[in-house]
Amino acid sequence: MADTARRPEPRYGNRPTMKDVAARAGVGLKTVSRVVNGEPGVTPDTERRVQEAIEILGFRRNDSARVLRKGRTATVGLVLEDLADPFYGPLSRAVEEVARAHGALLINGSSAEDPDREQELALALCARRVDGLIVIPSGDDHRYLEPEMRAGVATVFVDRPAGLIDADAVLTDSFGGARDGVAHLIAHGHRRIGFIGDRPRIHTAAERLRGYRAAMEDAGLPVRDVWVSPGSTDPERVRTAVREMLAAPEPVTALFAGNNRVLVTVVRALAAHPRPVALVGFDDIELADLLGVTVIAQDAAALGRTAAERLFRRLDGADEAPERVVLGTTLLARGSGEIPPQAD
Amino acid sequence: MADTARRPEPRYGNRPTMKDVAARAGVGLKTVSRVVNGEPGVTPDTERRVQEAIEILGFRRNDSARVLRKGRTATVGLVLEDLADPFYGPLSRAVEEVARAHGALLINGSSAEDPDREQELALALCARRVDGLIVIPSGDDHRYLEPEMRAGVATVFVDRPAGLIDADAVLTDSFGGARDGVAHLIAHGHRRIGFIGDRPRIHTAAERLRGYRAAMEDAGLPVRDVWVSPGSTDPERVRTAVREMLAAPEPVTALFAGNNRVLVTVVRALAAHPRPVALVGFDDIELADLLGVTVIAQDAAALGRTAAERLFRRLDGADEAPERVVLGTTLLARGSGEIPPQAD
DNA sequence: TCCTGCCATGACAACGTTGTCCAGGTTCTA
DNA sequence: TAGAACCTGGACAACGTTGTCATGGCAGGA
Repeated sequence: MADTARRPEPRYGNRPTMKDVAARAGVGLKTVSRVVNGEPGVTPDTERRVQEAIEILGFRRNDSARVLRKGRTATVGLVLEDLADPFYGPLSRAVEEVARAHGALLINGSSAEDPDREQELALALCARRVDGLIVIPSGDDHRYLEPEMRAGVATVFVDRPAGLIDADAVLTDSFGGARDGVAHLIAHGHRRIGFIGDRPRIHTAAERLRGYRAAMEDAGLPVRDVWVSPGSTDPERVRTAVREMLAAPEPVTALFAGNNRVLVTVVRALAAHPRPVALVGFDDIELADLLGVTVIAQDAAALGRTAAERLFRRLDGADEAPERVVLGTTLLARGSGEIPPQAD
Repeated sequence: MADTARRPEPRYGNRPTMKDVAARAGVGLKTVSRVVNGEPGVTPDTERRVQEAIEILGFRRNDSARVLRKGRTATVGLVLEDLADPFYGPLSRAVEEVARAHGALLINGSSAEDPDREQELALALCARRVDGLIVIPSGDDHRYLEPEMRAGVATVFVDRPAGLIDADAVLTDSFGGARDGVAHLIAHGHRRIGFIGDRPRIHTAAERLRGYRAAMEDAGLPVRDVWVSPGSTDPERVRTAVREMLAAPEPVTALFAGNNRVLVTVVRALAAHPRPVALVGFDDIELADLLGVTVIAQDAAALGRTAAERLFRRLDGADEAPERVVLGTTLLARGSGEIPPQAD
């Protein structure tokens, strides 16, 4: 009894350490380390004794300490906007799967679209010494990451490019997607088309607006001010925009919704509207098929996967120049985008 | 020049350490620590010198080392099933917000409904020495967590209770919700009601099935075998179940869908069916309002928030007995649940 | 029998931080 | 002016692990 009682209490809550295991098994510290890590050079008999001690004490290696010693954390960080947004779930999940395949853990945090919070979060992750960082930017100045990147934190931006620094980015072709969607409406006879998007400060939102304008211009169509409404995704704001466009002197006969959140509100607003109005949205949403909503779909999982793969390629030593990868979109015609123009 | 060149290269990629900062500022190591942590006992002048050195070198405290020293990681882990499932996004986000309010980071991982992977993930998080763990169980035996919990890892289970161990759990009233939903259909005149749920191995799925049976029994209604179909959420499986129930000798006039994934498939299947069939689903889904789908809604965010708050209360030292918290559900009548029984 | 060489094992330092404690200097008081 | 009290700053150990290197034992060959 004295044998075990004499030993000082283990620390860290009350977890046993390798030292405790070593004492219990009557071997050296390093031997325990070897067993735990499956390194060669341990007799089967010794190994058994160590395993027994581990079992009895309920030892689990402290990866914090390991990380400190090894210099690599096998952890990557993902800074996104809002995990509750259905767009980011699959993206995050895809990143996680790639990380898992590389034996890494994923820490993700939401910036809530606040640039300050994005920075705070990204730097907190750097302080944890994540090996790499995937960022969906909220802000438009990422110079704060330069010291970190120089210090070796691999960084890939997703969905939107980095601001004021040169870095990898994996994007969806927002411009092309929006242009295709609007061209689709034009091909179905529409001449007066409204655009309701997110705040133009956001890169994707600006690109989609640009795509809308390009399609209209390509078709030689004018764009009235009242037809274009960038702004927040607040439902009230969006409903107002829809109402105004439909009540304008030259009312729109079709709408293009700039992202998933705008889209659901527009779908609801149009459902309450007496006259059929054509609609194409950017981003697919669940059950859109049943509602017959035509969309420009982007592949959130592919976005995440591509970014993560690029990140791990860098972590594995690839030393390529920063690159911008652009993924295409798919038009899913389901009815709402094929409604012909209807007079009042 | 010799002054700086003589010094050995910093480690960890090439990040400066407090030692480097101290040397540069011409102060002691501990003084840098004091400045970085805002501890008192440093002259404004010394502080300025240190700050400058930090700025110039681009120093950022290594939280890995800090954690090792302090014993607390200010990190909590969340093991869930699949982040791509729209149910878990808001839940995870809610946990994150609570963690943030307590100055902690969140690491979350998906078990993909695989009990082995759940265990692997949970233990990996423990090896990182998370302070606390929130688990949405996939498996039904959590004894593997006992050593960890004894060692001081606060643990709260969400959505489903822990198996074979006594632990905190925050649950939705699946039984009551399902019973209410089925009772709602009965109140609208239905006598032959089908139940399509997830695998009964899953606690919530079993509870909902039990709720269905209870409602039927309360109303003195028989339940035919063909009306009850627990199983995977695979769309093909669900479609088959719907088809069989509608084609049975005593065909159902109403359906109860056991969760969000089953529900979307049932909605699609019924949309293609000629005769109107009443439907109530467990879990709300986006745009269900427009489709007129009546549901028993649970509050995923509240689930996550409640669990996280409980976790942090434990981390702050609360030493209460493990408790089970059950959150209620809300019936949202939107039309599909109020369709009267229709003969063929 | 003795030497060579290999192999299992362990002692020790280091990773970057923080807590403890002590030293030296300044200021205030008697 | 001496002593006490206080305050700034630094030396040192410790957190739990892994990499390096030394040691001692044993088998095999001469």
